[in-house]
Amino acid sequence: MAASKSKAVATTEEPNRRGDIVRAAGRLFHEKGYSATTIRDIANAVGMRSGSPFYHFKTKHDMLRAVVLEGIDAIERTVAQAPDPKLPPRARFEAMLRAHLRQLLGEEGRDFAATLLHESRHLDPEAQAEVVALTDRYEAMWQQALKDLKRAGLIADDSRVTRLFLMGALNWTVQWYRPDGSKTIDQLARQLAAFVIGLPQSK
Amino acid sequence: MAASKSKAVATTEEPNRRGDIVRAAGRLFHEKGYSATTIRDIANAVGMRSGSPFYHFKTKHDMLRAVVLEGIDAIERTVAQAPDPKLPPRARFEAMLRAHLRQLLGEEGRDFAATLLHESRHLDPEAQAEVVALTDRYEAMWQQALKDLKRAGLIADDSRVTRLFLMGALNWTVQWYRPDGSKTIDQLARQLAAFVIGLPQSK
DNA sequence: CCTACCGATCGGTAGG
DNA sequence: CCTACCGATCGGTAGG
Repeated sequence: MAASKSKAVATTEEPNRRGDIVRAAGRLFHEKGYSATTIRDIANAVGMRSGSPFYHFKTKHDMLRAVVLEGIDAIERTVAQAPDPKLPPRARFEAMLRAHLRQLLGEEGRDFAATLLHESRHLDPEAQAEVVALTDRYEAMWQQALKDLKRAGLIADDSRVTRLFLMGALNWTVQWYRPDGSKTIDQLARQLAAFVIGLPQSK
Repeated sequence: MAASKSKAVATTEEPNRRGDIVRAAGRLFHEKGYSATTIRDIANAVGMRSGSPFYHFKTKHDMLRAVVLEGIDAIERTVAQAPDPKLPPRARFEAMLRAHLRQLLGEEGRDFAATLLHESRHLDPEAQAEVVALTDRYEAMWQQALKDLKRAGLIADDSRVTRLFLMGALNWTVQWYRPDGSKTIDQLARQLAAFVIGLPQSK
């Protein structure tokens, strides 16, 4: 076990210019949109000259692809491991809501997630098909969660349309949530669970 | 009452090039986004040369402003007159859902509505403030509708966050609804009412 | 990863 | 509303 280059020791110091570019691109695509973001914006944000990002990515389109795939990957990973199987259905569902909202609204993932939601249409057909396949797999997890809720008698309908209404309520938060607002992300998750399920008999 | 120029007779024949431009711009802004749409795209779509749209609009930005304002105007007008005061709360609510969804997904209004929802950020601060003011007025109608539902004992919570979840479920339909799909717009409205209120005691 | 650059395209305008 | 055009900017590349 040599000490040098050990990943656990100093991964912070290793420069990762490709990662820097993806992060900067994500932020800019989120803020200004893909088409309105220039290579020069991105290069500038990471302290490069305008031609240098092309050393890491063949095209601007490839940068978008990297951002979008990171977005769907991150959210699927997070939500998949969120619900504890030992918990009752309602608590499991709320844990999934919390995980999704944290990824969507938290500092770490929001630029990737927002780019995924709003800029994917600028991908070429091949990359779009890739994204659709991953999204389908992700949303199947939610379909299953609704099925569990219905089996537990907590909701009346677990159809595809219901899932899409739920995804809308979730994903629309990107448009209005402000980190400095009065609600925490966890409060939002609890309110959304109540919106979908209804209060647990009280009131 | 002279017959010539009567509005009721031949409004179809009167050329309205400005309106043509707004409609074409709306369609293109919806399809490709504001930044990716060029003046040449728009001119082409209405059979003009690239310089001619500027005879009707000072800037590309002004075209976006016209499209977005048409979007919010149309939806506010439609939804405001949708609910019959003599109907019970649930039916009134469902009528509003139907009106909103028709505007959002129907052929006539969807390009304006989608541009309103997704391209408003490309407006300058002044125009954005204008849009926010109109949107606030529009959403106040929904806040009132939720208040009525709560008073009737049909929902548990009529807070601002609940309204935003509802707007999310509504507006997200733009992302997935296909006119050639298996659901009609009116069926969607009924399902969304059931999602928000719950079934009326049966099942 | 920088320097220096290219061809294409963009929003917009003058003059009719 | 067209013709003819402008300066600016864009994504991308060759050569180091």
